[in-house]
Order: sequence, then C-alpha cells, then structure tokens
Amino acid sequence: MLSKTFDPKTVEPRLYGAWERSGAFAPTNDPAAAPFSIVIPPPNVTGSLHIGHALNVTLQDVLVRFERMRGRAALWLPGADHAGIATQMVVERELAARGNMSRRDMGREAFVERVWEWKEAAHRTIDEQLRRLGASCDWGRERFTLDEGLSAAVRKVFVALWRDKLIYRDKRLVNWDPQFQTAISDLEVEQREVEGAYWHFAYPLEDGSGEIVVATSRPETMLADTAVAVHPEDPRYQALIGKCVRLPIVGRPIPIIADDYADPEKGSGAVKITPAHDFNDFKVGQRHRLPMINILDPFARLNENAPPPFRGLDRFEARRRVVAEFERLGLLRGVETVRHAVPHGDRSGVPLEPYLTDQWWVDAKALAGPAIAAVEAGRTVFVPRHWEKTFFEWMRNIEPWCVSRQLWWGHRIPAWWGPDGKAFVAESEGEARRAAFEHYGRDEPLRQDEDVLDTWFSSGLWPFSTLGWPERTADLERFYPTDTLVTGFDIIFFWVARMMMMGLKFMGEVPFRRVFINALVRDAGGMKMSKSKGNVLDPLELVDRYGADALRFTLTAMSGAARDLKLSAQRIEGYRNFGTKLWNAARFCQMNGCERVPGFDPATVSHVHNRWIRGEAAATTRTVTEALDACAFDEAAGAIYRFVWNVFCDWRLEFAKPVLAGADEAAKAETRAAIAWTLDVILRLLHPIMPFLTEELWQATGGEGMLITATWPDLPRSYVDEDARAEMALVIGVIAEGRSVRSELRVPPAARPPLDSVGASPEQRQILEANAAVIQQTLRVGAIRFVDEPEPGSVPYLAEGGTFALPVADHIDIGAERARLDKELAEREADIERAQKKLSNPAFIARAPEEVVGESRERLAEAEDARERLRSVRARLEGVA
RNA sequence: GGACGCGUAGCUCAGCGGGAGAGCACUACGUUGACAUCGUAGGGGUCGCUGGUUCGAUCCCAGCCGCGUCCACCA
Repeated sequence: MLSKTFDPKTVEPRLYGAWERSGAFAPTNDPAAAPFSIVIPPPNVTGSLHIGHALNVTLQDVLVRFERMRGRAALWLPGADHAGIATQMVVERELAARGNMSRRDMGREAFVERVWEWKEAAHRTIDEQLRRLGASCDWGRERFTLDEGLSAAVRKVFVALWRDKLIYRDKRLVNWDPQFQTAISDLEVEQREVEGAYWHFAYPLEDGSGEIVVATSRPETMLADTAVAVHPEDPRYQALIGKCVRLPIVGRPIPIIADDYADPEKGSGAVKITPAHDFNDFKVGQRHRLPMINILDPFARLNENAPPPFRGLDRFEARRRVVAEFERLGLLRGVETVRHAVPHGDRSGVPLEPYLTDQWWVDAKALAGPAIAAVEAGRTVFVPRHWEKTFFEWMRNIEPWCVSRQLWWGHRIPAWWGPDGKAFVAESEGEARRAAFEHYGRDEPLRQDEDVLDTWFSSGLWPFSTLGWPERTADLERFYPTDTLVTGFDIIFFWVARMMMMGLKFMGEVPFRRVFINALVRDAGGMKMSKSKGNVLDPLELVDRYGADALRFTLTAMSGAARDLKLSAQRIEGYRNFGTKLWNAARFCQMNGCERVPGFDPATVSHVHNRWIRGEAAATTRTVTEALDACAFDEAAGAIYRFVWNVFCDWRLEFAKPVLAGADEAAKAETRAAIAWTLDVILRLLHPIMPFLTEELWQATGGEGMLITATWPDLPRSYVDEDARAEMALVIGVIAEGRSVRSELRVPPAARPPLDSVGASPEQRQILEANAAVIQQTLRVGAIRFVDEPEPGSVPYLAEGGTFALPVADHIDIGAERARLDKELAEREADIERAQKKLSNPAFIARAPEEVVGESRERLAEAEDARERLRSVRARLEGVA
C-alpha cells in the first residue's frame, strides 16, 4: 500500500543509486539504436551549483530521459571546467582569508597543487548536486577540462592553429587587469558607470606662441603622451599642425599632428595622444609612427619611464599628483565632473588598463566565417531562433582573440623559447627540443612560456575533446556532432561561438545541431539573484524542502520565459502539490484494484469512458512528444499537468467510482484495466520531468523493470474515438453546468434534487441513461427524468445542446435565479448582435473564407436557439413567481 | 550611438489575422470521500498609445511612449 504522501527524502537517494548501478545512464550498445548526445555545459569548479544550473541541468535531463525512452542510444556527458581566472581568484581569496601565504610566496607549483585540492572538493560537490537533481548523465564518461586527454587536445589544437598561422604572437594593447596582473579578452571586460571627471590641461607651444588645451579623464597618462592631434580641416588649428608643444611636467617636446580621429565637436577639438595607454591613440600612433611610451608596471604603478617623483606611485595617486602639478603650474584650465562608463575586469571588479604587452592571439575572423555559414545554412539552429541574430552580430564583427593569460591555473601554452627569443610551438617539450636542435644545429636551453590559455580555449573544444579527440574513438564516431546544446544566452559569445569555430575547424562539422537557449533564473521580483541581495534560492535547499521532482517540474513548466524566469518558493510548492495529486490518484487506483492486466489492448475497450480516456491519452502523448521534440518544455509540462489533473483525476477517476461500486463485473474489470493502463501512460510521459516520483510509482504498481529504461508511449491516432468524445462532452457539460447552477443559487451541497432532461433527443437520452450513475453521483442529483417541459419552479440550464432543469424550488431565491438567467440572456444577445453585424456586412460575405462565414452562421444559429430556450424558461420562472 | 527583445487579468506568462486564455493569487461554499499538498463555483482585462493595411487587428506594418539586455564609448 502506498503511503499517504510521497517522501522524496528517502526515495530519491535510493532510486538514484538503483539507476546508477543498473547502468541505465550509459547509452545502449545496441548498434541499431540511433545516437543522441548532449555534452553538459561544464560548471566552473569555483564552488557549487546555483539555481540557473538547476534549470539548465533539468532541461538536459528531460531531453536525455525522453530520448532514452524513445530507444535512442542517449549519452549525456558530464564534466567540469577548470575556469582559470575564476578558480585562481577563489583560491587566492581563500588563502588570504585564512592568513596563508600568498600565491607568489608559495610559488607556482605549490599554488597549483593547492588549486587542484580545491578543484577535487568543488568537483565532488558539483557531482553530488547533479545527482540530487536526478541528472542521468553517464558518470563513466565524465571529463575535466584540465584532465590529461583534454590537455593533449588543447596542445594539438594550439599547434595546428599556429602552423596554419591562425595563432600568432603580437605586441599590442590588451585589456590588462592590475588585480590579477593578466591580460583578459574583450568579453571579460565589463563597462561600469562611475563618477569621473574631465580635466582640461593647457600644453604650451614650444615656440612660446601660445597653448593648446586638451581634456582627459586619466591625467596620469599625459606622462606618456607622444603627440597632440587635431582634425586636418579644423580651421582653429591649421597654423599649429606640424609645430610642437612642450609636455608639461615631463618637458618633452611632442608634435601637433593632423588626424581624422580628432573630433572638432568634442572638447577643444584637440586631443592628447597616448599610444601605449589608449586603444584609439594606439591606432593613431601606428598611423603616425609615434613612439609608444609605457609608464605602467603590471600592478598599474608608474614605472621608470615616468619622471622620478612619480615612479612607484599607484595610478590613482599619480592622477592626483599630476592634477596638482598642473594647478601649481597654472595650466589647469577647468574640471568637469561626469558619469561615464569605465571598463572593469568582470572577475576582479577593478578598472582595467590598456597595456602594451606581447600576447598570443587567435585569428578569430578567419575561424568565424565557416561558423557563420553553418548557422546561415541551418546546420546549427538556435531555439528560440532570434538568438541567431545575436550570434551573427558578434561573429560578423569579431576581433582577434587574446588567448594568453598571465595566470598559473590553466593549460600552459605549448611554446618553448630559445635563447634568442625564437618560439618553438610543439605538442611536447621533446618535440620542441628537436625543432630547436634542427634550428640552432645544437642543443640550446629552452624555457617554456609562462602563460596559460584562456579557459574558453579548452571549453571551445568540449564537444569533441570529451569524446576522445584527437583519437578517432568509437564515441567520437558515434556521438559527434552532438544533438542539442542547452545553455544560457550570456555565454553565446564566450562559449557557443568558440565551439562552433573550433568544431568546424577540427572536426569539419558543427558541434551540435541545435542550441537551446534557456532563460535566466531570477527572483520573484525579477531581480538577479545574488548573495549580497540575499535573494538567492539554493537548489539543494529547495530539493530538501520540496523534492527534486517539484523543483524540476517548476523549472520545466516555467522554461518558456523569454529571458527571465521569475522563480519563487510558492511556485515550487504548487508543483509539489501536483506530484502529490498524482501520488494520490495512484493510491486510489491501488485501493480500487486498478492493476495492470497483461496483454491488455486499449483498442478493444468497449465502455465509453475507456474509449474516451484512451483517446485523450493518445492526444496528450502526441502533444507531449511533439513539444519535447521541439524543446517546448513548458508546453510538454503543461499538457501532462492538464491531463493528469483536469482529465484523469477530475473526470476519469470520478467516473470510475460509481462503476466500481456497481454490479457490472465486466465493466468493472475493463475500467480497472483501462485506468491502470492510463496511469501507466502518465508515468511514462511524466518520467523525464519527474523521474523520482514516477519511478517510485512505477515500481509500486508493478511496472516491468525500471521506468527509466521503459519505452516511450506511441499511441495510434485511431485511439481517438470521436463518438466517445462527443458523448463525454455532453456528460461533462451537464455536470459542470449543473454544478455552476447549484453553486450560484446556493443549493445546499447535501440536497439531492432530481435532474430533468428537457426534450432530449433519442441520442441524448441514450447517452444520459448510460451515464446516469456518474451524473447522479458527480452532480449529486437523484433520479434523472426525461420531460418535455421543465416543471414549474425548476431551474433550467443549457449544456452541449441539451436543456436541463433542477427542481430546487425549495432551495432557491427567485431573485438570484432571475439575475442568473438575465445575465446569460444578455450574453447570448451580445453573441447574436456580434454575429449579425458581421453577417450583414456584404464585404465580409464576399471576402472572408467560406469556413469563417459558415462558422459565424453556425454561431448565430446556436446563440439564437439558446436565446429562445432561455426566454421560454425565463417566462416560466415569472409564472412561478 | 548600434543591435536585440519586451509591454495582454493583482502576479508570471501563453495566444500572434476571424467568439480575450492558463497557472498562481483572490472571494464564497464544502471535510466519515485517493487527495485540505484537496474539491466545487465565482469575480477580475477599451490586449501600452496613435495611425495605416484588411471584410475583419491583441495578432501584420509605421511612428510614439515605457521597460530590459547586449555591444561600442574613459576628449
């Protein structure tokens, strides 16, 4: 006997263990099974999973369980990302918090060792969380971006790109993070609005004939100015082009140059040029072959290229001193405060500096071409489709990708430097040595590049590196390209785009056929969840409180949200209740002997309730299957929800009660078998979304084997029986409308008046007689009588083309009844008026499609018929009163 | 400045050319019933605004207003 409620706490770990031990998570080896694969977006090993992961993981699991049940060799490959800068930061912070040695004091090897320890623990936590959510991924194939195989793949890709000249070394400005002392890519830059100022400085002309005023928000950079630019056609400055100014404080003469970059509209129209510390100025500097003076060290302190009093100062301190100096010199021409966007490191949160360094670059433009073409050709499709625009927008304007990072945690760049500064890029040190020997004619000492690669470099290989590439493994053959990638829009550039480029370059084929972009989970008020706001919903806490199934169903049902999924505990509670509802329905089945009958064939049922529910089950199955096929997860969840609650529980089980209490043994047997069969279909359809509860019920109801590997329902269209549908529409209609009348007129629930069917057709009479018991019980009425006219004092109502009446004169209030009828009459009048207006428009008759015109006529006829019936009963009511 | 998206019931959203929908919330009634984690019923919206196309617009087009996100921008 099933317990009164489902207890996730005890059931979930037990079932997960059973699934895992059974080997159900691994794809079947059956060669006839078509492959289906998903690679998990590898979570960062920085900590634990948040609610966004829970959504992402749930949707992937829904797909994998669905496809597995459909008989495909379904692989969901799990793993984690080393998340270079993020993880290094977390570990450094932890070291500092515990008062340990800093990274630099520890040294590279010891520090990296320490990060590995952290990684192990974090990775275990993440895997445990995935298990708690019910993720049916194949643990035997789990990968990590820094594991040996993936590291080999990274080296191979790096070397290949180098040989193809798609990776190169270049000295140019990068976004430099002074907190971490590393370069970062454009994508890791976050613009933040901050209070700032523009200082207007006067630069005296060298010949003493005057001055030129420039403005800057970063005064300290003037120490590295190597020119002042004006627009070539700016009449104010024609005479000055070619002259020099003497740079205050520094004393260096710098030229006044003409360049289009100077905008006469802005400020004074003259702009200081600092090629080593500004991206725009860098380009101007290149055009005019200006010297590039770098005045910063990696910590953004001023270096020896700055005048002695400024050396060693922090950039912000230097800023103050420069301003003070201009003031002292009488060259400060004004200050205006402004709010402007300043680039910050997305991880460190400190203002970045454009910084001149040697870095490794990927020619992203060259790799982007095939990726753009693949999406254009529909070889990879985004769901929802509009995200393709975002993808194209970025890919068509892509800039070179800086892939080197001055960090310790990551893939060390496979390049070795010779004594003369020549780089030997190779997959191993041995290979590099051989190349160096060939080059130098003798052994020379080589030093491996200190830098590591951007984390996204290895993530970009994820769909094929995890399947064994560069080996031509069976998995790679079978599961690449993967089918669906489920991920958030925030990493379309970081990750999806990189995988597209790398997959096409190295596999010659797209990495996935479909990209499903899931919403961003926010709190009930639409705010981003963050620890500081205290509005974070921890997935594990929610699983503890409501069970994994409730959380999964909630996330699935709400996944249709375009961008923001506003989650609240209340919603989860609601869907937890849905699980309980199904649980109790199963208890009802169990208590009433609705057990699976071996060999039961739904096609052979004869009772109308069973022919009807069979068709409803088939229709729901089709809806759910099509929805999951299209990644319309919310629609799938909604269809099952409605079928379970509003069809199966509300009607089918209610209808079973009188039958099961009756004496017709054949009807009882068929009803039991059909209900058990329907429950079986429900469990299968719901399993991908609520795996634990359905598996538990499956086993409790004697399902064969485990539900996780049961087959997906495939019910023929012929299961839908239109006659049964029509019959049940009348039965449900007479009950639902009758209930409404009872409720509005406040007929006491305990009253059991007779039900009069007024002027029923022979067909209607036959249906009503056949369903008398269910109508009597469900509508709480006594005898069903067939009459030609409603008796005086009875309350009439319409349902599905039939007229009914409840003789409840003793209970009702004539006024309330009059109001009810008038309200309904008014509704019908409005219908009639609307239809008549439409039909009297000749243009409508002439131009609208025939079906639409016919439909309007039908509607008018129905409304008129209803009006007549209502009028007649209204008149009768007045007679009573 | 560029791009994308969104304004429909109190809330979250679906509908996207022919009678305004769902879930939740709310109100009333109901408990020897599989289920109060429940049942039954009910109230609630000139579908952001203004034009246009059309026989017909919540739906298509244009403009406007409001909101959000991403990209660019530190003279």
